[in-house]
Amino acid sequence: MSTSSRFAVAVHVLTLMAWSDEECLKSDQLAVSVNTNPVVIRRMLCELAEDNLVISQTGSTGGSRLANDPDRITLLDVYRAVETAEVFSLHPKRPDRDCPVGSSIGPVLEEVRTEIDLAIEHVLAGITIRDVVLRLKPSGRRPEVKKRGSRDSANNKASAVV
Amino acid sequence: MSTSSRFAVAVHVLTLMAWSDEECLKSDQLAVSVNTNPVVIRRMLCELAEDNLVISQTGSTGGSRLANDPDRITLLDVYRAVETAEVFSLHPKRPDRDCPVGSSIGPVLEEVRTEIDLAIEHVLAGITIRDVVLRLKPSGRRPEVKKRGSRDSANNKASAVV
DNA sequence: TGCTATTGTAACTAGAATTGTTACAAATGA
DNA sequence: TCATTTGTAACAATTCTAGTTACAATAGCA
Repeated sequence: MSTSSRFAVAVHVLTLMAWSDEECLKSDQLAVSVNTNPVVIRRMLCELAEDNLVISQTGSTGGSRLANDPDRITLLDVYRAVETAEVFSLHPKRPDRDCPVGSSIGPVLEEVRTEIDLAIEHVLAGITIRDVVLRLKPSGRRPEVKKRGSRDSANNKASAVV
Repeated sequence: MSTSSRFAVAVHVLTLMAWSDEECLKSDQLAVSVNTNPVVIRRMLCELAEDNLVISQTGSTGGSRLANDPDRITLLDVYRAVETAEVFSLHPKRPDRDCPVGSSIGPVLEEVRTEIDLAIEHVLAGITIRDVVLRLKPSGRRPEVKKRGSRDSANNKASAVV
């Protein structure tokens, strides 16, 4: 994958959608939970939409929702939708072609990378968004999705009561 | 791992040592094969030395060599010696603690990360530096380790003839 | 028909990480 | 003593990530 948090944020967002009772969640609501900027969320939602994991709608009553049942979305789907970097990189500059090791280490490293990729994919394919929801620790608090700026007891017609 | 090429370079360097007949290889020779700067190599060799994978010596006849047989050094050893980044990162800013999902998604993601780590480690533990050497395509050329600036037919008393 | 809220997206900034480079003290053997 | 090499600090160049602002397009609603 990479050192970025794109995968983690995507899982977070999809888990929120699976967990919430609301039909659509606004990028603003998702951003509050993730603790980031709504544009960062919207950028990610566009990538998830391209892979048909979420459906977004513009307009005053718009927002985003899962495109499938949570138990039909695996973390491998998420991984493929948002992760661009390889598990590890080869050296940016080509090794010395006149060195027997330098000239043929590349394909060997790529074989290793493929083996790692397969192992990762096997793990991720076995975990669904539904699984993630079930693994969440039950909270003693009344579940809700806050709107930016709203507090617990404030008027909160956007809260998602499960 | 990360998006860096540290792991790939480390494997390259250790493979060169295992493959070469020379007692010690200079950072300069290694740098030529990797196609990078000798200081980059030396920095990496220091990390490998800390984990007892290589032994380096200063001085005019110095250089670095493997600390063990190539079949006793696994890619997992290399991975642990040079790789610092996690497989994937959580979001840099803590999620909203007042959101049931935000407050408990972290440990779930860490569980996933642990599962991935175990899968990667299983793959890497099964591959030794010796295996990497054996996977190299046999070169029709006479094996050598070039010195910086030297060409094939030039005087090359530093070449490693296997 | 306008009004309002929301998405999609471009453009830019700030900060961090990676790699490359120069420089030099310390070590080692000849 | 001298040449060579490592170890290491300091810094530059480049790239990547995340954050931010801005705004056109969209869609529901009074």
